[in-house]
Amino acid sequence: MTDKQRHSWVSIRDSIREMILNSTYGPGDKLPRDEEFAASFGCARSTVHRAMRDLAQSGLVERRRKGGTMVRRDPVTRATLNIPITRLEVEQKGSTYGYQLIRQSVQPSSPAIMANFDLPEARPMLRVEALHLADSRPYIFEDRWICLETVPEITSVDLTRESANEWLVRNRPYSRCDLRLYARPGTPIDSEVLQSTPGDALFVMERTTWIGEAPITSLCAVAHPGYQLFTQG
Amino acid sequence: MTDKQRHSWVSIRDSIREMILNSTYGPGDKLPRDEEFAASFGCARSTVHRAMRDLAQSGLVERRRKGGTMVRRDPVTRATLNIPITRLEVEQKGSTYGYQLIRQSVQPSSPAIMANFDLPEARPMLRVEALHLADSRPYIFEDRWICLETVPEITSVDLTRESANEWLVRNRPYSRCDLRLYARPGTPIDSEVLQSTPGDALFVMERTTWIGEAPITSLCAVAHPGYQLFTQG
DNA sequence: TACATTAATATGTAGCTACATATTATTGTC
DNA sequence: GACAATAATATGTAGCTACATATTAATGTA
Repeated sequence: MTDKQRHSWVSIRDSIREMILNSTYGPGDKLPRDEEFAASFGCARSTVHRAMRDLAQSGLVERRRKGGTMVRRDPVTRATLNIPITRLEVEQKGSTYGYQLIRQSVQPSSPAIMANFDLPEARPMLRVEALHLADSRPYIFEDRWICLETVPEITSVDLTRESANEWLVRNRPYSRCDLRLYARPGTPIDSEVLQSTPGDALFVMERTTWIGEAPITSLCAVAHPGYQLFTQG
Repeated sequence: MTDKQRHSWVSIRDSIREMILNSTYGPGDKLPRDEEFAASFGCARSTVHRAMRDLAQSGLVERRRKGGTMVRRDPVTRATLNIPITRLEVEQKGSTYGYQLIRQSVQPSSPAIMANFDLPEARPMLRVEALHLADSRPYIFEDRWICLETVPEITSVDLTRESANEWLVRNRPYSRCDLRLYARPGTPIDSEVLQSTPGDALFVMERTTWIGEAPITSLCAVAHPGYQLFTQG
């Protein structure tokens, strides 16, 4: 360690977090300017900035140019959810992956999909219903709508051979993602598609993604009974 | 825009992502060194570094000192899940929040909890069973274990008045979080606690957190029928 | 040839100057 | 007092030098 002790952005982040957690700064409070923190920690403004960016990303504070930094009023537990490509998930379980395109058609977005995307008017979309299988048994059924204005090239993809899920993860990055997760009893249609019993507890994941302001896809994925979504981070 | 056109780390990130998505670089491929990218983009290495950090964070590439940058073999859809403090979630729905401590006791971690934390031996933990209510109706039942070696101060908290959930979000940051989400039919015990019908489809969220290597808490939260976890980002 | 030691390397970071920009505060005008 | 215009401000970023460090490659030794 040199005479000039160099500050760690990590230790500065942790010090600021500690001041928030011990209520030196409470919810809604303005924090000192980066410059002021730099002076009091004896480091560079960019080091404070690096620490603050991390705190903002983890949901503890919010930042605004000129407006300054504020402790968030609504602290949350933030976790990163990694949603795997279904084929890789199945293969990682040691099972054999199968895929069936049930039907696809171009149609205007339904009211539910318009609501998910917050669209004032219907847009032309490709609706894809497909079944993912593990060892020839139904694994996940997905009902997906893809916006043709944002992803016109999806019409050239052979979705009998490759799932839209996989194509989109590989080809269409998103910048925003809404998630709705819940349990519901299986309907007769669910039971037919998933070969389960009506009334079974089914895990449902609805996901809507955008790139910038442009809607990409909105899907409802219904998993077979017993499915668990597991993520580490 | 000045004569010296300044590069945006965002546009560099997007260019690199495009090269990955169009298979210029495939899964497992090594990317050029930051220095090389800087030369070819005509910008600074730190600008490339900033772009790469974002790509790493979003799960597209992985970085190693000396080892370089590699396209990940297992691309994922990554979403940030914001798990709210239950009281705020209830209040945001316009309902009145209620909280009941059912029981708490100090006991050695159970085998299931040891497995969640990957512990070779039992640790002394505080087990807390509690019920969150909305408008006097059961909302979420949580069975939580808190590691007393990591969070000894939890024994001084009056958990009849404040949920462990809320205390921990406010006082005990975590650096790692494992999640397991699933649906299952309600057991007779679930039904009694949640005042639901046995067999109802229940959404279950298991969450285990660490600070560094130290285990913090592991809980199983069982939501009332119809509950939906919604997150935007 | 196997293993230990040392050197090299590519990313990670601290700090600095200078500029960019979204926001907020102040001033001017009616 | 309300609104528009302008100025000020606090964060965000580009690029640079220098140093730190985890890893990989090369060299030395038995």
